[in-house]
Amino acid sequence: MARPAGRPTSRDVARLAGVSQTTVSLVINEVPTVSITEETRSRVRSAVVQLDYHPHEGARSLSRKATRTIGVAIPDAGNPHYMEITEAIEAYAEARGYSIVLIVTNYDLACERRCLRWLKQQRVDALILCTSPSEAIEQEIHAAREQGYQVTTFLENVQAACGVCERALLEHLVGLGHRRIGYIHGVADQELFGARLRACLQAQCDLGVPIVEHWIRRCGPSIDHGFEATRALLAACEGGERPTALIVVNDLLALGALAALHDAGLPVPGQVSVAAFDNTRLARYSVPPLTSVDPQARLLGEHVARLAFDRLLAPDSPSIHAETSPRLIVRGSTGPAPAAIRDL
Amino acid sequence: MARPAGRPTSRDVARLAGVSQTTVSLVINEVPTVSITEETRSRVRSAVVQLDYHPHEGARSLSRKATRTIGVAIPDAGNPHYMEITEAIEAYAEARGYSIVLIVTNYDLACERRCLRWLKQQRVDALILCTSPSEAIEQEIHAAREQGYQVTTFLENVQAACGVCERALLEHLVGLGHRRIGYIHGVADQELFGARLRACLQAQCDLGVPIVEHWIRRCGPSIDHGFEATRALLAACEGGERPTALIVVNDLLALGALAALHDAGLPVPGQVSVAAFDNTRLARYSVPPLTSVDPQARLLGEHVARLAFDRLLAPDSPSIHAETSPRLIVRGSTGPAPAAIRDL
DNA sequence: CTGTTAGCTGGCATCGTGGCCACATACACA
DNA sequence: TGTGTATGTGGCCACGATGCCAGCTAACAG
Repeated sequence: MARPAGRPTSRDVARLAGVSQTTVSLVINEVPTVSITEETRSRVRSAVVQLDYHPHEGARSLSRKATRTIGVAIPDAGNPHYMEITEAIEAYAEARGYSIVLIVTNYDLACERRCLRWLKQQRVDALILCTSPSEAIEQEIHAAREQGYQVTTFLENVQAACGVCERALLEHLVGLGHRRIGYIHGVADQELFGARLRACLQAQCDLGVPIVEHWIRRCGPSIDHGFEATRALLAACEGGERPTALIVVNDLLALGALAALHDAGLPVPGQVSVAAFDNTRLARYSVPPLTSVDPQARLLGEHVARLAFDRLLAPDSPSIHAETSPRLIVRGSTGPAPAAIRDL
Repeated sequence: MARPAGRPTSRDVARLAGVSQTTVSLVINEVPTVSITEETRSRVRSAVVQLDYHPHEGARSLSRKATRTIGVAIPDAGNPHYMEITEAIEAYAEARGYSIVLIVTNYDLACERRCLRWLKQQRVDALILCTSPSEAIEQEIHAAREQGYQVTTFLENVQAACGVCERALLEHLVGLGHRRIGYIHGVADQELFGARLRACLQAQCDLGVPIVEHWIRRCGPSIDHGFEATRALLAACEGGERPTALIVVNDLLALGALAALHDAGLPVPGQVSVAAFDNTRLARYSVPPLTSVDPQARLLGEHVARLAFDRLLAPDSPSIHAETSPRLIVRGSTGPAPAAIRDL
């Protein structure tokens, strides 16, 4: 109104309040070591309100050499699992006066590079990668770390817990009499997903259940891929033996699998059981509801946030691996194997 | 390595390349009016690579008075609909050299305020609100606009198209013989959702179908809410008449509704038909697949992005209302009303 | 050989804040 | 009254990049 384009600056505030810029800065940042009269404080504050002043973050980050912002990269915003993690991280960050910036990578190398660029451009002070980086970029991440940039990957936090839940899931299925187990697993170069598959196969081996190569399908990250992969798997079994249970690497893909089974006229769990990972909110509401391994997304998010902040605030902190204890949530999508199979 | 904590600056690049800072800046920004020897250019570029130099964005935005970044606020990242819109906006922005920052508001007033703060702190040049702002904040948005801040709301783009698709949906249901229609609609102070409901009721009125108050349930944004609201609606009908069709304000809530109907032992669409809005990818894969109005999310996203950029680049541009033409996608969740009802 | 112009490059001020240092004021005490 | 201490406050420069303006070099024509 008074100044059409010009935003108010701290100088304007100082002028209006009748104090110096420095004082304005001290009041705004609530610097604890300096004492300012309550009267002055309130004069400054009312000037701030009156002008609707907000400090220019660019200038701020220039001068204090930190943005108080951290970047969170997730691979797929359509997958609620990552959003739950993100929410946990955001809560943690906000409690410490930090903002977060969400970056969606879509499992795309260019996007992952973009994240690193944000870090190097100092738009964010640290980066949390809620995905296991593709092999192609791992080296760049390593190099960035060498240069003193703060990168925390999710994998370091998750991998420790891997193996436990896969085993529980397999025991559950085998306990129900299943001997023919198929897999739908997501984007192949994602280390995390690969780890899940390997852990499952290991457990299957340990339990003495044979592994059948052509019951293992790899697919993309979206629900469409889950649907197509399942349909392809079923088609490939035409005339031969069909798995009686399907382990799907995440809930979203599992929804696609359920739809494909429904289309094929195969009742779940009557003919085929389906089990998944992530236990997102969607799992509870599918038809039938999904049996899913709950990795405790919120807890994981909190842990990785803690890890990142510890490093940020105390560069050489010991990097604690707080363990989460994933649980298997059994719902309606898994049931006894068909009688003919059970008696094998 | 050479300097543990200090990031390279344009000065370092200049020194290494044997040119001045100015030259470095000119090369990096590819200023068209000035001509620089190709030889110098490549010297600078190789110095950039060698030092892994990235301009400090804070400093940049300070001096050029713009961040080349726009904020995109969505209410709910768990809802794929908004992610589709976001992707479209991002694509549009990226093509113009802009980055986007995603902010998730969760329908929360504090978060919406936070978005405005990002704008005023000049962390973003413009804001696109992919949600109709709650009434409480509308005034603040208006004030911000007066002060010259760039805020584009989604609503301005959507509302024009409202009414058409609701009518088509109702005609579809009425054509199938439905006379008892219930509603599950989302967060109440969201203007968009209210508009959808009103448009539906208007159409219902026009078609001479009676409106029954207690078949209209309001609920929160998540799938849990959709489930609970549906269950509550069914419970309230115990002993009396039950709607034969349910119109749900978005796909996510509709999934919850399907689950509730399944739990209650009511076949869809045998006893109750379900129709929704948004036509996200999830709609195709529910059991049964959802009939849903396709608002053409990607197109909408592109339009709203265009609108925002036009304003940003040419402040007083005419603000074109490009119309989208939503279509009704009929799938398995809607079918003929039960015979007893049809003959009413 | 000299004048002129076009093509490149360097110096310097600037953007808005933060933080160091010095200074002003007030009050207590000898 | 002079000195010391506690407590607020202001001046000034740096942070890293941009962009204006002046100046320098080379090339070319007369």
